[in-house]
Amino acid sequence: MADQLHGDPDKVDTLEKQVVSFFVDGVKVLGLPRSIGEIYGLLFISQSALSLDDLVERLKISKGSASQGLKMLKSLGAVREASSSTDGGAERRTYYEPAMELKRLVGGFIGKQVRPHLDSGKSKIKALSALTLEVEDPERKAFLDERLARLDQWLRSGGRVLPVLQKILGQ
Amino acid sequence: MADQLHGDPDKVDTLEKQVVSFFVDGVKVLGLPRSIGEIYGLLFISQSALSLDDLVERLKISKGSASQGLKMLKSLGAVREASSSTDGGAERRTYYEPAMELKRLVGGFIGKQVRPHLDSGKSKIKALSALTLEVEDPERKAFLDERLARLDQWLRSGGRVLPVLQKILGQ
DNA sequence: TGGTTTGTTCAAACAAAAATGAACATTTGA
DNA sequence: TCAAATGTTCATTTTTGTTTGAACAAACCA
Repeated sequence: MADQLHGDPDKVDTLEKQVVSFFVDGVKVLGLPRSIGEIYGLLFISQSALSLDDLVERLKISKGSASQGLKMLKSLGAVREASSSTDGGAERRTYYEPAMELKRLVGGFIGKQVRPHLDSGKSKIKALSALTLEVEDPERKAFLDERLARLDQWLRSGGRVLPVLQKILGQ
Repeated sequence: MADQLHGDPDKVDTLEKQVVSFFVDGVKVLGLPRSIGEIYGLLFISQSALSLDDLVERLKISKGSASQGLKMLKSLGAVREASSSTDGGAERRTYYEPAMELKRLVGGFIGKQVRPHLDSGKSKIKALSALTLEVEDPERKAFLDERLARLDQWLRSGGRVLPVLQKILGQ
């Protein structure tokens, strides 16, 4: 299943390397580790699904990295197991292919990486608001309450923006 | 100018600490260094503008960190110099206060941290598209062109989403 | 001038995050 | 049952990114 048709499988050619590095930069912007970009990038320009060992060989990363990277990509919904319509053989290796619907990618990222932070932020602000009750100076208290209200506002705006994002990016 | 009215200026009290840590987490999500969050956070809950030395004292960070952090925050438009309406004295220290219009903050972040990456991404894709001209196997070439077209699509979507973001977050 | 205050720069030290790889499951089939 | 193949986990190492602090500039003024 692994790309025997297209030249030396150990060689990641120039174009492939550049695509991989494109994705490495891309995921870095999103705060994800380089290996995530490498794996997704290689899957993205591969015509056939790849196994964990393929990734290890062609990207020259460790099995551990590949395994963890795939785990995260799966949890983000960015990678799926290929429906192994293999020849008759007893194939127990699993092969992976990239999810490519932008909507899905964005949805996964928002759901796993963004929303949790927004939510924990909201509860932190709630906790902080409780603390201002003990502030003696009334002027200081008013100031703090005003600022915390603003923070709350910001998080609300953030919450409102996510669905719009998903909508627009779903084409 | 620095907060003499509100208790021991060296002591960052519990509430202040929590707000600072709130912002530290916040900027980490955006991929910015902790000191940025500390500085902005302290300015955010301070009733009066603060000088570089105030930040050094109260956050217990180095002068270098404070200077670099302020530099970045200024470049993002997240911090501005306070209009020093000081008493008569010869005051040559500059004081800083946080910019708090969400629109401005988001605009700065997008302009300095997001847009440049989108733009460099676009030119990288253009470069890659040139490379596929040399791919011999026509099936492979078609495949690559299709994928690159999709990447281009993604970046376009990204570009389209930014103005909408700014609009929504501008209240 | 030369001393003082304020702020910046950047090599080196340090800390945080990611990658490695060896040990450990788990499944299969001989 | 054992050996082989596949994949995961996690303590250690490596890499990357951030902070420090001392040296340097610039502005002010005595």
